[in-house]
Amino acid sequence: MSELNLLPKTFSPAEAEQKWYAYWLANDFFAAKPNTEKIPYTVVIPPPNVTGVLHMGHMLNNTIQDVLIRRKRMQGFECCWVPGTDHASIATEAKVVALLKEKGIEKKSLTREAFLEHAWDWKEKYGGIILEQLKKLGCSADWARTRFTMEPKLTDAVIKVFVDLYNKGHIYRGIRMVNWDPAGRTALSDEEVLHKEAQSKLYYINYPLTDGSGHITIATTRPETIMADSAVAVNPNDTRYTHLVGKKCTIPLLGREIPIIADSYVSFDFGTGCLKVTPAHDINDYELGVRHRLPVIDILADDGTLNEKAVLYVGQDRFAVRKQIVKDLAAAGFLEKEEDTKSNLGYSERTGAVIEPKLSLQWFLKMEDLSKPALEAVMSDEIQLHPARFKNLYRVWMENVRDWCISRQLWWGQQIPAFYLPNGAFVVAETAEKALVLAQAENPDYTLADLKQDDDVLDTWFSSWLWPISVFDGFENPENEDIKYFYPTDDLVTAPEILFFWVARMIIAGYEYRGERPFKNVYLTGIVRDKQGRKMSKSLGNSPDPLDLIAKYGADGVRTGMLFSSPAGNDLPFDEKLCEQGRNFSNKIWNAFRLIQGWQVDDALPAANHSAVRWFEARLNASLTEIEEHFEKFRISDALLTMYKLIWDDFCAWYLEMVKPAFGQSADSFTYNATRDFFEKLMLIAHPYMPFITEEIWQNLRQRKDGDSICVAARPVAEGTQNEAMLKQAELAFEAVAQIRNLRNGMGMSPKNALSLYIKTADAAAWADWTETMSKLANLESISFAELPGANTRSFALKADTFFIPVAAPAGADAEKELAEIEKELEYTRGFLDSVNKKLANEKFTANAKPEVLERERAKLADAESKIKTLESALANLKA
RNA sequence: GGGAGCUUAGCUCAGCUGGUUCAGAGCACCUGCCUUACAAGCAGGGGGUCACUGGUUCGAACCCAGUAGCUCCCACCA
Repeated sequence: MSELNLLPKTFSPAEAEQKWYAYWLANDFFAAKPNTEKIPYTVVIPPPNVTGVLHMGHMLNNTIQDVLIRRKRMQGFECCWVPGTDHASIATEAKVVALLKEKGIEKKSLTREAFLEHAWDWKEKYGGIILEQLKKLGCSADWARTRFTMEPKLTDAVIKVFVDLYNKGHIYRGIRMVNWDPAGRTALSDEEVLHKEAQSKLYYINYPLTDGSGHITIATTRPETIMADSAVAVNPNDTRYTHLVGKKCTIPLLGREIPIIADSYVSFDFGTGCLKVTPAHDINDYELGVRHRLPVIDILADDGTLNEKAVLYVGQDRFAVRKQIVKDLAAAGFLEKEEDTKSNLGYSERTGAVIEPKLSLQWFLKMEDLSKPALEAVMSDEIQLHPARFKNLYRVWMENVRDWCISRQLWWGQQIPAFYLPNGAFVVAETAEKALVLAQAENPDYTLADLKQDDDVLDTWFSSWLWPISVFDGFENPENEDIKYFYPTDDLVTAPEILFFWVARMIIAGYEYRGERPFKNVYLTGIVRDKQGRKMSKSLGNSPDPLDLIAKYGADGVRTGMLFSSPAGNDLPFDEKLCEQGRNFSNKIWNAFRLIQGWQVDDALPAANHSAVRWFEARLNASLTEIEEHFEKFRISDALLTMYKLIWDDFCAWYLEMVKPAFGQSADSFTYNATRDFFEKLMLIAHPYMPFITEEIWQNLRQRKDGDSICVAARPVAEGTQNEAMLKQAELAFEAVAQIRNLRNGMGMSPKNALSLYIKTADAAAWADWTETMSKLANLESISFAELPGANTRSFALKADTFFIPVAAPAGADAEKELAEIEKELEYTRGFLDSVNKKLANEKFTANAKPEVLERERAKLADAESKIKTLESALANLKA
């Protein structure tokens, strides 16, 4: 018992975490190298924003990855988990711009080079914090492989791919209506725009007819854009307005004349049925303008203020102008009325600014051909999504995919390798030198000084879509050992929000550049929400700091807490209670360890209770089989819960109670060794979820050599025949124990009071194995296989067997209560018997039901009959 | 406007091809216990018309139809 006292009553994780993580790194357990003796298992991290800090979403996502990786590593795979970060151009640039502004520096005042210098400084200072945080969580990534999407090699890959796609004719440059973010001052792809319904006002504005015959009333939510109007349009079949088509009207306040045209796009029933056409600031109007050859008047500057083309309100912000122009229109008598309406507004995913549809010259990637193999791969399950319901979503998106706007008007990112010539033409090449060669084909006199590189950078996702290939240098050196061995990767764990941003595009790139899928499985996590169901976010301030949680509950506690209830694809309603439960679980394991460590072993003692050992062996194998099945189906939470119950209920609550020596006594060596082996196996099974405590215990369970670690120990395999009959009999024995305990409880009798048990059964042999256990757990002084009816006897039934305990019958109110309970049960059981009888008397049932179903029904019948007899005699005893 | 999914205990979810003794788990709840591994614990217990309405079937939480509510995705009616 001496050692027991040395171990604290609770597990303190902080020290173990620090100690073992350092040990793992020192021993290079996470390093992966091509190894033909082993099968590779590869995961690439969804690279977090380089300037980001760990949030709950990362915690969930990376815990899952680590669980997958650690399990495979223990199964003998060559595991490679590639970590890294993403340069996140808009988000990072916005942060740097804001930071500079605080210092009084405007981005505009800086050259590109000077700005980038600031950005890199900042990246060096704050970048990668998040990776350090992942280490605290226990993540077993191969840190030597850490990549950054803007590091030179990955940038080379991006440039190479751009040039290649351009040369293949997939990339083009053109004027298109794009989503303009006036805060970020850049174009965005359709995927970066979030649509939200917003309350707005619909303004009815009168445009005077030039012939003086009155006015035409249009309805708009955007009165500030009237200065950009090119026409007023009505539906050609709208008889209210046919007489006006071909006439002209003037824009209020501005006085410019515009034509009244007819187009079937205009609907009769919205507003007045008259539409103001603003080709520069609305995609529909743009198309309408193209059809009718209307002029495009772009009145918005890049920052969302009105430019000189607006003539009025120049230099003011679009929203300020909206307010003012409504006042001015009203004052001048042009405003007919205004009414409330709802409209869908686009917001920038990154800056939150209201998106402005804006015509601009951008670079696009044609998606139609490229996306086909990627669609096919998922539809045919060559790449599996988990849960599979996301397949539908994926299909719809891929079938309707539009060209990808890949240019961004930013500096932080990969600059587009297009070089403009003095004559306005351009060439695309990886470097200025190569571009010059191309340019000189046109005019041999060109020099480098004549080339001007495109100012724009590429969309961040244009680098991250190459991630599974670029992290293994698959572009620069497509035949290198790493990529040949580790690619395609196996599992990708990510959030459904970026299924299109990222996952679909990686699949596209995978087929285009490797002719192969980039990964086999995509596990989609849910969103971590707070108790009220709100998404956890920094702005709401409802997200706990993950590092605080780790400090409070231990990394193991937080990891298990996050996974207790997060099936794939489901949101996780986070509650700190979950982490508490995780910590309690660690503590439970710790105390089982304390118990076993404290045993004195006496080799001279005969082996006690073989049946307990045999039972737990069967139980462990059954659970392990179940756990591995869950893993195969990516049911990470279910696997955890099965393990939790195996350890807590089966091992601690039942098994250890069965085998633990009485106070002051020693354990026999058979039991001790079996128990220690079981415990070791349990630690191996639990390790992927709880790396730290399992290592701590594993190291102390027996002598280990320096350099040994549970990380690289073999994961147990379910073995031996699963003895169903024994497991069933054990369940019955446990149930009998519970019944006896309940009986004691009900009588207010102390557990220390030993009782006698009589069992009436047709199969005493089946119970013989369990008498020792039952005696110990239910404190029985004797067990007899006999019937003991009569007064002062209590009884209960399990299946076809009846159990009797000679104790005084309850009196008074207790007797009444028990009587009522028995009668209720009797009534129910009789009804149940009736229904089974009816079922069995039904010819259609006996003819159609499968034999095993029939057999089960017959067994129910026999059991119910026996139970009724027991209840009847119990009732008779009580009444006697 | 189009599409997908969901609705099972107070909460979060399981429930595989319809058929084990009234439908399961974890948490929460109630009762009794500081019993030398663990009160971050132990023992026991209560709790559900499987959203609603019909249908198919010997048999439905599960299959079909409809209804209601919720969620998400996509979509350029100003």
